[in-house]
Amino acid sequence: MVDGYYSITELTREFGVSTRTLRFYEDEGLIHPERRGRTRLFRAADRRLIMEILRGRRIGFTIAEIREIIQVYKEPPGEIGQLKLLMKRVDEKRDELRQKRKDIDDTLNELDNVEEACLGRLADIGVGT
Amino acid sequence: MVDGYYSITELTREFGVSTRTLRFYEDEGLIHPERRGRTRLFRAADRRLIMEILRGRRIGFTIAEIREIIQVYKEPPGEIGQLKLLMKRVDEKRDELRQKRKDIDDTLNELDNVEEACLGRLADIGVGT
DNA sequence: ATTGACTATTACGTAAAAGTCAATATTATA
DNA sequence: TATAATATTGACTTTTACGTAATAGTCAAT
Repeated sequence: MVDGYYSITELTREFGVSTRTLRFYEDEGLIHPERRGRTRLFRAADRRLIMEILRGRRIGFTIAEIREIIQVYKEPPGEIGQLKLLMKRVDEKRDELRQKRKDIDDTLNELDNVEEACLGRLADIGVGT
Repeated sequence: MVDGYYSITELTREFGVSTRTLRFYEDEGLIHPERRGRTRLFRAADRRLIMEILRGRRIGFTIAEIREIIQVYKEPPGEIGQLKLLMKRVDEKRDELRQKRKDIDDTLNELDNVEEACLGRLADIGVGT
């Protein structure tokens, strides 16, 4: 990091993504790094935004959904109908995420079983592991 | 449900997926419904498996990963190396799922903020909503 | 006899999210 | 100043997980 700016490669290394990915996010209007000539320069704010984008990606949000969330943060709707619609969508998202969390918990329990089964077999086959 | 068998359409209705999806899962070797002539007949066990597949799908597992998990349940590896490898993969999956759960929790909190902001604006604009 | 609901197979199409590659700058540093 | 490292754009390709015809067989009810 130099002069308060991150280079694209710095960020790709930090987050384990490719440059193509960050450029893709820029093309999609998710981020707007500054430029010096043609070179992209990322501020700390850009970096934080990227972290949020990747978090959204991890939990299965589409680019469109992520863009929408960012949009809401930038300028929340001013019209009542829009606001109510947004709140409805937020509620739906919440339900979806709660279901997902339950799915994850269930799967974590299953993984525990798998592991125990493995340990059992290991104990049977090769005595000392 | 007739004779202990579910038809494909019954299941698509129950789970909100298309017949194409269930046939695709069969092509991919995830399920193996019986046949009467060419028609697929699903047992309760097939139905439960489909539920697990869809759960895996909801939390972002790929078909390959789901197939692998099913495989482990059907016949867990008998060789020590394989077992250890499996346990390592299980550990990794667990970490991934824990991260995902944290991501979800964080996002749920954010959604709370969004909703509050909406309520605030609604209170400002249209007094009684 | 026909209509409607359901089923099948084969095959091409598609959207999302990048990956890959080529050709070309720019920059750093030895 | 050479030369390696890093950057850019643009175009084409890939993978995943189905969607969407097109075509046709089965069966019950009208």
